[in-house]
Amino acid sequence: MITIYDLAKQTGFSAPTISKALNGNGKLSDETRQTIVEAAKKAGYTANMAAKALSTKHSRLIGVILEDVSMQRGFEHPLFGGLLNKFRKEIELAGYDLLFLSKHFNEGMSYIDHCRYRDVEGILIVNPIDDDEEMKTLGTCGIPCVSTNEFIPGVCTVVTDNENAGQIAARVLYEAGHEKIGFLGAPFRENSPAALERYKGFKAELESYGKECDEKYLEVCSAWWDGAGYEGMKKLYERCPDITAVFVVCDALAFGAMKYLLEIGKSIPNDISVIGFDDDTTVLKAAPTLCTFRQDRDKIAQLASEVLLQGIAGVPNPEIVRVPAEYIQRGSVRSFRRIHQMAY
Amino acid sequence: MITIYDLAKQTGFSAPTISKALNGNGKLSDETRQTIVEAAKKAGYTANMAAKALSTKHSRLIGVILEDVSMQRGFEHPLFGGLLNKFRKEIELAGYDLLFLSKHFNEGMSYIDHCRYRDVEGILIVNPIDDDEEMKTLGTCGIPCVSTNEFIPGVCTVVTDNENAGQIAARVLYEAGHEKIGFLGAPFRENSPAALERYKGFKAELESYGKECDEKYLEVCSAWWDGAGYEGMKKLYERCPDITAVFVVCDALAFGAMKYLLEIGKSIPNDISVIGFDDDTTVLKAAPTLCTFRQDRDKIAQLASEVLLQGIAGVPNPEIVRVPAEYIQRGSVRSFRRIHQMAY
DNA sequence: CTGAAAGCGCTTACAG
DNA sequence: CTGAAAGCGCTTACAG
Repeated sequence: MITIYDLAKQTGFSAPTISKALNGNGKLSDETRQTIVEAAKKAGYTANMAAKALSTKHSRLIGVILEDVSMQRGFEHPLFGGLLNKFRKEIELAGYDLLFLSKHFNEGMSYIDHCRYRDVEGILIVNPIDDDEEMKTLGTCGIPCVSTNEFIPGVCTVVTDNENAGQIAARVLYEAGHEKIGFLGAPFRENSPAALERYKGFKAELESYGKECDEKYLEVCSAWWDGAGYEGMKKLYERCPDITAVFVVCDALAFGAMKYLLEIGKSIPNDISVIGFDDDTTVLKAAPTLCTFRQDRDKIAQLASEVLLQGIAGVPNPEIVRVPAEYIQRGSVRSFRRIHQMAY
Repeated sequence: MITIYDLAKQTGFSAPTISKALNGNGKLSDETRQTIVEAAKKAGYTANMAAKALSTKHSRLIGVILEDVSMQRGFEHPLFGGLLNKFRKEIELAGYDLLFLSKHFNEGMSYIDHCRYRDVEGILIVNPIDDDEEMKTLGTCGIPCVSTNEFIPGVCTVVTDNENAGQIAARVLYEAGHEKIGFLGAPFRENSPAALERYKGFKAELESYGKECDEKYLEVCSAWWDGAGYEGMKKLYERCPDITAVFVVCDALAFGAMKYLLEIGKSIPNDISVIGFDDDTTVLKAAPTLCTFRQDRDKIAQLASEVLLQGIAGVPNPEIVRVPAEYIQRGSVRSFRRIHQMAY
């Protein structure tokens, strides 16, 4: 391993001068800077991050909290996997590396201890465990944070505009002529409100058309996977056999719901129209006609990285950043009107 | 931040003694060790990894190379995502963190420079870019490596026993009474031989039954995704309409292949039997009856972490470790015999 | 514009 | 069994 002192000997300058030249700070003549930079290149010099981190207190490490209890898919989660791919690219450009925070590290540290241990400079909270007490402390732990799903006090959240998506779903179905529309949700939570927000927007939109939104058309499934969608749809349909459409908060649930509907002999969309959410590749091949919403994972990742980098630089963060979801029109919605092709 | 010196003052011992007590090395009386450990706990002390790394030359960081050009799914790759979930858990227990190696880091470092920069202690090569020249140098770069797919000179590979899986596929189809069996492959490569090895085993097994394995029943698709499977199946079937079964090297390809077969009016398995590979969740919902092979991602990850940790500890690694794949019997294979339920 | 000194927080021989 | 000294590779004031 070649160090700054080797370079000092070779060039005749002192170690601090080498440091300044290589980091581009301090005042140096262009000439000495050049000679030093060239010498470093020729010698194949690579700085030692541990030494850098120790003296500057900057590790250039971003901690990531990714637990995914709700879907149990880890890196393979339909939203989070892709989000992480992009986020990683963004921060690497800025010279940061990702570091997964874990509660199981070294036989059980807290996330924050893990951060201190590694001098983590910022935290990306992709998806924490439900009701994790430690989350509440993150906003005041002194390390800049950004969240891409959960609401955490004092932490900026970059997240899909779920209410707007809910509105669009309601509008699509309403304008297609549906009168009785079901809503298949997932557990409503205050901090992780994707399902709740989608319902709020959906309900508000229907009400804006002067329709009362009867609670009996709402069924909250017990989880986010397809088995729960099957059960939820069964309950909803047995209670409200008059529905002609249903908006489901995620594609995995929608897949289960469709499975039930198909099993009882219903045709989609002729008997019942379905709109899902996520544009989940796991479901797409099986249900290629399912209308859905695509969350803009690249955009969320990019904005999250910007917010976090700003936070590290000391710039105050906004409280929340919303990213629109895109409605993907395919074939699972029947229109009772034949007026025109709608564009959303 | 509280340091070892704070602890020294509080307890009356010297810094080196604190260090020994906390790390459990050196000789110390149980009494002083206890007082120190308790004081550390009470003070909420967390060691500083940068300082540790600088003085010990051990960063406790494992570099990961994950590019996934072939499937373009990044973290969402059917094999690699799950493998990484498990690998991460294993090495965290040993006090290591994952660090993704990148060629785009800091405006373009090599993997090895990235490693030196972070003092990475070991490298997990999950899936590199095809024909990456740097791969050839990894085996002799001085950093212990383990690969979970690609063959790299001087590096231990922990990988599915593809030949054996190919044999099983051939046996299943042969014993079911199939005579003309197609093989749908993906690009055959020397270093990343999953497709090639599956073919070798498949061919050897058929030959062991005294059947000649005509090359015309082999079709190599252009890539690993479903569009390529569609095209490949089309070519294969138009050339060999006499086949009654086909073994496909991955589920995504199998999905494309089945799409073609269905389109031309064939029934699966009545007209043509299909076996895939990967037990890919992305395909499973769409093709729930597809017989396939499940690679043991947890086992591969666990063995890879063991090999790597051993390598870091200076224990020489084996050249290759094979992990059996499990044949998943479902409904896409027709049997012309009605003898008995086979168990594999 | 350049360098000598001190420090970041920890560990490793080496004395005692 | 415990501690004084030196060092890991880098950077930050501070002189000159």
